[in-house]
Amino acid sequence: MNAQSNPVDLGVSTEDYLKAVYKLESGDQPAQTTSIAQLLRVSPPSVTGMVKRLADNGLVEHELYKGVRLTDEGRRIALGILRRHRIIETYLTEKLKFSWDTVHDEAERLEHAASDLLIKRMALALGNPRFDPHGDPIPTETGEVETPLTVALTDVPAGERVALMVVGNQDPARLRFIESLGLKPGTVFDVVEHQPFRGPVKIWFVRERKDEVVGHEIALSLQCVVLEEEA
Amino acid sequence: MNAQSNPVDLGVSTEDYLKAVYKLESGDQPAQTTSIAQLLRVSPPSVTGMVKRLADNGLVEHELYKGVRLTDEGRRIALGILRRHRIIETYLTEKLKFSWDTVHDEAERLEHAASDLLIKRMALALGNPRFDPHGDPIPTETGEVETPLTVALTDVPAGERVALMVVGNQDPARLRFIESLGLKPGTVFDVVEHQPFRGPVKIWFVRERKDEVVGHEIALSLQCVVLEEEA
DNA sequence: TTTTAAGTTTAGGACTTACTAAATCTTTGT
DNA sequence: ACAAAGATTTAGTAAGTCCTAAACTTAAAA
Repeated sequence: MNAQSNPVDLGVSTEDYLKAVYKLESGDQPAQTTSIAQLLRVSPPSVTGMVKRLADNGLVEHELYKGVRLTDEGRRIALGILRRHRIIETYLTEKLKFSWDTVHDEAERLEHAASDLLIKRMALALGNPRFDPHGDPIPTETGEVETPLTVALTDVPAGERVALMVVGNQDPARLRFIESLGLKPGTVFDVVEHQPFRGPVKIWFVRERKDEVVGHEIALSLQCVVLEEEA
Repeated sequence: MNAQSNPVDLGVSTEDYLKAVYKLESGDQPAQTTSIAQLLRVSPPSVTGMVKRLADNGLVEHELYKGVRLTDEGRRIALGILRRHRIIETYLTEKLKFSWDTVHDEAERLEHAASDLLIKRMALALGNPRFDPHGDPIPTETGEVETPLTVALTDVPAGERVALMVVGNQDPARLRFIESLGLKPGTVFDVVEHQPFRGPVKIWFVRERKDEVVGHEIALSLQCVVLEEEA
């Protein structure tokens, strides 16, 4: 009789808040109410109110005026939802030909309605994938998250050869733009040069043998692995 | 800017009420509040309240103390939801190996979250099926419903050969039982005998060459087509 | 240190959906 | 025709989720 099993137990909003807190609390920094409000497109007072309810239910801890962090229980649930979300995204892309940029919204709604059984079946049909189409890791059923050692493109030194792993952005317009640049998870390219003052990054596509420039803001959201150089 | 397109417009409950009214209003009989209450497992006063809201939105007409019927708009939406539901049921059974008796609950939740695009893709992947796994017709995108000329098993005269078309029951336990009898949409059998006083029906499986008895209540929910006899 | 800006919470409401108890309408048996 | 039984609606509440306006905290600037 544990809470996480079926998504109907907690309302849709509850689940969205937990997901938001999970995304925002990094390391030892708790999630701030304003950030949660922005992420969920809701007013700050609404967040305070909801967080109080979550805290009453033992899903988060709230230190007034400081921030919110997940309890173990809360984290378990958040990871469960993330797993649903990413499996659904993968399924829709692989099996139903959804485009890279439209899956997110669909998954956002389905993740609250799909049963554990459905998720299991989808995962099975996909061969239990470990990464979703954006390159993000899919948490396991037991709540483990693979953390590939990636660096933001902005932090890759010039001269390195990298593979794009994760595109940390859900906005369809941006995703389409990024794709139009020739970038998607798996793409391999060399970092040619960083312009100063938050300027663009020059890159060289190894495969296509052409170059391109990427604005600082976009580059920030592109997580890459630096490839070993050949001896 | 029409209401039916995406399910997010109206709340989940709203959609459930419309579906309930659709199922209950038969021909010229409006749906009664008590029946709606039973179907949705909700108290009669809740129905009155909700129906008032639906009426304000022009989705149903309510004659006090008499009953509820759908407006054209309401019926359009109800048919849309029914379509979603049945396509989802079919998809889950065909593509994800859901058993006949568990699809209903899953579809009940997903029908409110799936976008039109997703439904279209599922339908396409299935080859635009016209009937769901229970044998019920799937409304078209334009809201047409195929009505196969079926008769309840209780009304088939002894001696006729029939094919089971629709199992008009969602209860998993009953569905499993019905299946255990060897009955599912498509099964062909002869009606041997009706016992009087709401007694069981004796049938003969043409294919398996064995007989079976079916209780009156179950038989009531089995819709069949009488097969033409060979000349 | 005092002031101020930014971030956060409290107060007071609104809307949806549900409930119980009580009032009212309809139908039906006598 | 009338009274009881059954169905339905009204009244009064509650929980969840959201809002705006006002009050309060914290941290940074002067």
